[in-house]
Amino acid sequence: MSELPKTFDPKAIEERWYAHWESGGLFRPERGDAKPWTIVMPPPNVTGSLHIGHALDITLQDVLTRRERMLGKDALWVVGTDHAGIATQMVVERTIAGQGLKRQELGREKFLDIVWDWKNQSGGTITRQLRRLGASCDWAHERFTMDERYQRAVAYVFVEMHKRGLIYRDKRLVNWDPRFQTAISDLEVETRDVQGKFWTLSYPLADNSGAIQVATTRPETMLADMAVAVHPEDERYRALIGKQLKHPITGRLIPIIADEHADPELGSGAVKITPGHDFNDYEVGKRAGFKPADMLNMFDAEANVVQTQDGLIPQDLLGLSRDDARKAIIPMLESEGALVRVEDRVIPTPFGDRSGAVIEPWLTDQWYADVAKLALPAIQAVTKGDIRIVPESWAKTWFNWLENIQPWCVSRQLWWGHRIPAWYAEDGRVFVAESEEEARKQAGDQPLRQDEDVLDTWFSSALWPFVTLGWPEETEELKRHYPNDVLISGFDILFFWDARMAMQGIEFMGEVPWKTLYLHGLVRDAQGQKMSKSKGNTVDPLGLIDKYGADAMRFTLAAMESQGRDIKLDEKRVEGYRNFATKLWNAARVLQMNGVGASDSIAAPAAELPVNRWIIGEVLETLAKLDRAFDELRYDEMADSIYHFVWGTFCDWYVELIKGAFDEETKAVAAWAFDQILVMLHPLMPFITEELWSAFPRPYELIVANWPEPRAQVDRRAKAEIESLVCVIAEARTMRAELNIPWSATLTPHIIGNASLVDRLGSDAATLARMAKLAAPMLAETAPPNSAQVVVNGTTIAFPLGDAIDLDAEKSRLDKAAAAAEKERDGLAQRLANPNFTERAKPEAVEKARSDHEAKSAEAERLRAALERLG
RNA sequence: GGGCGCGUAGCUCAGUGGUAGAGCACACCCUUCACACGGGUGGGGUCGUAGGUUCAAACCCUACCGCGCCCA
Repeated sequence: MSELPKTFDPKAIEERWYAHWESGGLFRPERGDAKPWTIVMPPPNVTGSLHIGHALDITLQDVLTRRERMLGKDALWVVGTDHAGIATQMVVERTIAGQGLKRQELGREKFLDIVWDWKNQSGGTITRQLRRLGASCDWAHERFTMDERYQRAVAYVFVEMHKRGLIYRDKRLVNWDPRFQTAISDLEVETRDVQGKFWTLSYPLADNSGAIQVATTRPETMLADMAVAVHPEDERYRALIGKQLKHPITGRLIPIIADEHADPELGSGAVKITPGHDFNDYEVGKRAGFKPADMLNMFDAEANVVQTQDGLIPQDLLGLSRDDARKAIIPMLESEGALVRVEDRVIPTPFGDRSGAVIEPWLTDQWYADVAKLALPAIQAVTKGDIRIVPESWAKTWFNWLENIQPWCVSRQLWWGHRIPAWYAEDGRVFVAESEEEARKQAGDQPLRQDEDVLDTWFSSALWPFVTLGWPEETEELKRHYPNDVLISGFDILFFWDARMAMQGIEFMGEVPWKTLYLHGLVRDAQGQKMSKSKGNTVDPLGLIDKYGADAMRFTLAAMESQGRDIKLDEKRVEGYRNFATKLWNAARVLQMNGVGASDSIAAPAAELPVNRWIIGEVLETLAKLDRAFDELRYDEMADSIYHFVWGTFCDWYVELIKGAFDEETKAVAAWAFDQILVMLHPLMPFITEELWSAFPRPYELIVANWPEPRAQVDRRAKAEIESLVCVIAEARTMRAELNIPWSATLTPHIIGNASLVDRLGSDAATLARMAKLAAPMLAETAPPNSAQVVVNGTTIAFPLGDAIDLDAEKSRLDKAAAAAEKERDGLAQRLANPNFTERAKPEAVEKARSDHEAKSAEAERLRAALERLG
């Protein structure tokens, strides 16, 4: 065993250990008979790179997975990447644009070849980065959402849903992204407030008997106006309902209709209706009897003006963008005298979440999933407790969204993705089938053309928990690992992914995909700002790993992960936990230097010495806290309990107490306790713990070691004894610091009237000398003159200082301590004097108050007496 | 407009109805043979405001103020 270097250098060990674990198959050892435990990783975008949100997500999953593996289970953490339709196609399009190429010029096949090349080249970036975090996932079976088998499963699901009436084709308004030129789902639309204007226009009655004022935030869409709506109860307009208006620009004759959508309070109370370009107007139009196919459309796929069916749009407006059309229309309105007024107004405006383009509601044929039918079982799964949502507060959001769910537009006008398995005959009939052959069988002998579109990426990722296990084949993996045990995801994909997984899982597997859904927050910067590239406040997890090590970063994220809160990441915390790793490292060194080796037992060794019996008990208590934290998924408590045990108990006290007395028993206990630390800390800090584990000769790696089973009990007496020793040392140190007594001066504790304490402390004389610079304690009847005095558990201990004493300082010190004790004593006395308390409070509370009162009274009394003696 | 969450020490956050804790920061002391990425000691909070329930409220209830997020 070579001596450990003085400072822990994460870089030197991380890569080595990761490679060792992976090549040794240790992330998923053969454990066919063991109880299965399963989690699937949210597949990152194949062309993505690691950001701090991944780091959190992955850490939380790895922590659980590593512990379950140590518990002896067949722990499977499924890993893979997502083809990420829009994101990937965008990246590749941008790249080939650099070479002056356009996908339309290349054609579908060539373009897809390029995307696959790109995927094969750059798809490894994110998976390499996951490895740097220490993610112990099942790389041997890495998946991709466009694997051939996965594609078959997706096609099967689509066809099956179509058969079950859960998927249909429909012409209606969709959210059209004019930049990517594809439909997107409601979830991909982000509404932001934009400073805009509110225009009031005047539309003349066709019979020239007057005009009606209408208000709009988008005047350019007037080119496709089909009506003006007023509220049926609005007295001002009642007489006009049914009359025709002459559109000021197109001259189109449009009716005045009654519809409750018109808000009498807003503007003039009359609104223009453009069913082809506004979701509300679409509904109004349908109520007014317009068929979707007849609704006027004035935009092409890029949202430039095109001629409406009736051919009434003036020639010079054709081809203009939405903005330019608006600019051109305003002077036209002015010259017609149709522009009444313009006011500033904040307008909620829809944007594509990826493109940033203003979304245009557009009438198109798309495929829809009737998710309302699937939502009900997903709601019930949570109500019945088949899925436990953590933190629970998210359940309400879950219900609310699922209860109000809208049809999901699943088709995308992209090339990269799962192509929709639908074929069209020339007569317009559509055949949905898993393959062209199958479609041909249905269609008979006629030419077929496959649907050009692909599916929403989330349609395929919704199948992740079972398709990755081999579904639709009934594999052994699937049987063992579905449902998964837990899913961990950010709340930002609760609807996009989690809810859809639940719906699809229940529909196709007949069972929920996971028993627990854990949702974590976002990682923000130290000021609480959302991180974004444009703000330049992103924290690069790889940079943090380079600087502080993966263990420190993981520990930080876990320690800061408290349920229901976002994480404000402060680099100082990472630094602090790097220091913690170094502290642990050095604890190993001191043990090593004193001949402590690897422990040879899983159970706690037999021990006689109080200090050893005490530390065994402390390990047990820490383990209990840790196990509870794991059960409750309280990552902050996991980190907290192990941190305080390692630093505050093991290093600060146990190691200090046993220094200089490394007998065989102590060596055995120290070795055991340190082993327990390594095991308990391993899920959070896998690298350093594995390295230290190996620093002592072992037959197997820590990653596959057993989670602690101490088979021992806390020894109350040993605990009390060590705690009083600790208390004496702490009191003596405080007294030294407050009285400015130099460390060079050895003090002799005079124990007043407590022979058994003298005995006990006598056996710890060496410890007292080392830790508090005290001589052997002696029994005394009263405190010698010029003594500093402390009270420990009701016993006064005096330290004669002779001329060195600063009487005033000592008096004020004692007075302060006495006052504090008296204050507590009096508070308790007051409570005990209240019959309402003694009669109505819980007996334990009363009992505790009594004993606390007694202790505080005694302490105050002793301190006052000590003060008396000083004169 | 509806929903969710947050407001506790200078900062970031824990906190079970029984009289407030941690880390960092700060101050003082210590280069004591594991560790200065360290050791020791200390100061610092009327728990957002106002009511209510209770013997007892940071914790439960109500209202208000401030902040954040989601949905419409």
